[in-house]
Amino acid sequence: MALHSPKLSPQDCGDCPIRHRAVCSRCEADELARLEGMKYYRSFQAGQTVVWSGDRMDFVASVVTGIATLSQTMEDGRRQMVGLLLPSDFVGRPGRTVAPYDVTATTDLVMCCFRRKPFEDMMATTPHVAQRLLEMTLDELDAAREWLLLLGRKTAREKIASLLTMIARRDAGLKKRSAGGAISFDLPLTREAMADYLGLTLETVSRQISALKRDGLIELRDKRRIVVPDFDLLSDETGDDTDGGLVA
Amino acid sequence: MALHSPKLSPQDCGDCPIRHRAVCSRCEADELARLEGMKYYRSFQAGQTVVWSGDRMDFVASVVTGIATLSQTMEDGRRQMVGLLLPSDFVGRPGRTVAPYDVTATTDLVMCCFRRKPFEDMMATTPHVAQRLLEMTLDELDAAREWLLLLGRKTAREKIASLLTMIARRDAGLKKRSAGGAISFDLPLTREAMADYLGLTLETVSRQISALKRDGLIELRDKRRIVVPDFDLLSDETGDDTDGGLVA
DNA sequence: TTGCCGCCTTGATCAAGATCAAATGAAAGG
DNA sequence: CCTTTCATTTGATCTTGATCAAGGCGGCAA
Repeated sequence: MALHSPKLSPQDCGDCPIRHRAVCSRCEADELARLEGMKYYRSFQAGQTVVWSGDRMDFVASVVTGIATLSQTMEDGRRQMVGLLLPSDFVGRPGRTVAPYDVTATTDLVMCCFRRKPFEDMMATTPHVAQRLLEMTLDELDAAREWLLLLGRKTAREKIASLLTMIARRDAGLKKRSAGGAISFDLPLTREAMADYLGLTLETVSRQISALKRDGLIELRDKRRIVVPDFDLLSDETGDDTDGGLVA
Repeated sequence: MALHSPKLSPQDCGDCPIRHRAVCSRCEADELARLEGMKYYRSFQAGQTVVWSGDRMDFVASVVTGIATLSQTMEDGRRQMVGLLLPSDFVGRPGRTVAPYDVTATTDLVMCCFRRKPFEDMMATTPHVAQRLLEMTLDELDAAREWLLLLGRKTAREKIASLLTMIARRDAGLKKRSAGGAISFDLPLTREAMADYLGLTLETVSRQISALKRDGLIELRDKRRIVVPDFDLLSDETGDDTDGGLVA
């Protein structure tokens, strides 16, 4: 795999787009230098598999650009996505050498990989990487628990609305708004990937997106580009507490 | 709440039943002494709520004995359990003061609570608590992801079989076996709590348990006591890889 | 004893979403 | 321009689990 990984010119951590959010975000200059010595970049094309469940994995990594998914597959082919990896997210577990999930690039993807052994040594001897990793893991656990509620109790329509608002929210940070407060973004996932994430079939995903469009809650450009005229109206369809609940 | 918490006589960490598994398991004598200074015990009766979602929480805690659940509730009453806390499991997040979930005692429960501020200070200044907490959080994340597959893709029968094998497995460590390799254990959950865990209704839970009984995969004593004559046969119903998959 | 209450089981019916099956539309290649 | 391919949409029908509705079965207090 990764047959087409071009060797990237080594990038300086100082210029890294995820410098301030990734597992290395708390590192001092000397720690950063140490990380530079154990890192290498790999890139993948959209659709490529990064690692298969059960494979040996001799590295841990951060997503630099692009989007990857973690998923689990049952013998009969049923598949459930268990994580969506965005830039700065971390893959792999210190102390574990076998991948428990399939990792797949859903867009073109660049990862910053650290050789396992030196990384683990660093975790054991300096605190900043481990501290940041704990924080990130706790965030991921919260996200997974939010997803448990979605998978266990939400209707198909609520699931779609929740996914769209989640993607809109993360895009909102640094993205474009059309006139009038409307939000627009590209879906980085196929209907099938959305189905795998939401515990639905792709037909149901398609139907519910059509229904939201019919109801005027979203507009579609080009199948993948979504326009949300009124974000609050879409939020109301998620089933979540909307009452400005300040539950940090 | 906790009106009936008897003040327990302060217990020595050296005698603690979860000494070797909890968040304190890696601590040296001096660290343990420091923890002793910030800890206190609280106990709850079966059914009591430990904290409500949205409540301020000035402590973090370990479950010492008994079982608690983490759950989320939607405005219209739909409820999803997002965690099952067994002895040695940890509740609360360093740096967060507001509980994001309801925590409920499902059996009589004793918790070892640490005052937040001193605990956080200790995390920042000594490595062993943070290291162990990272490990435990990663384990919880794996468990949550396994549950995502269950909620998103498994049938009702597979869900029940998965829950029973999960409980059986954890009990197996230190428990009784009837003659002939049969395993037996008590369900620590009502049908309703099982439903909330599995994303089902209590009627479906009841029907599927009856079906497993009819099919000879389990026997019931007293509604709550389960006997599993052949563990492998029950495992086959979970939908998981059974092929002795050595995926640690 | 009796009646109540929690918890559980069972039955009848309903509906959300899955499944099976085509059709559409856009991009890619010859 | 034509064909192929792949993602998506839409329709018809089926199935699983939800919902609505009784009862059953201890345990416990009066």
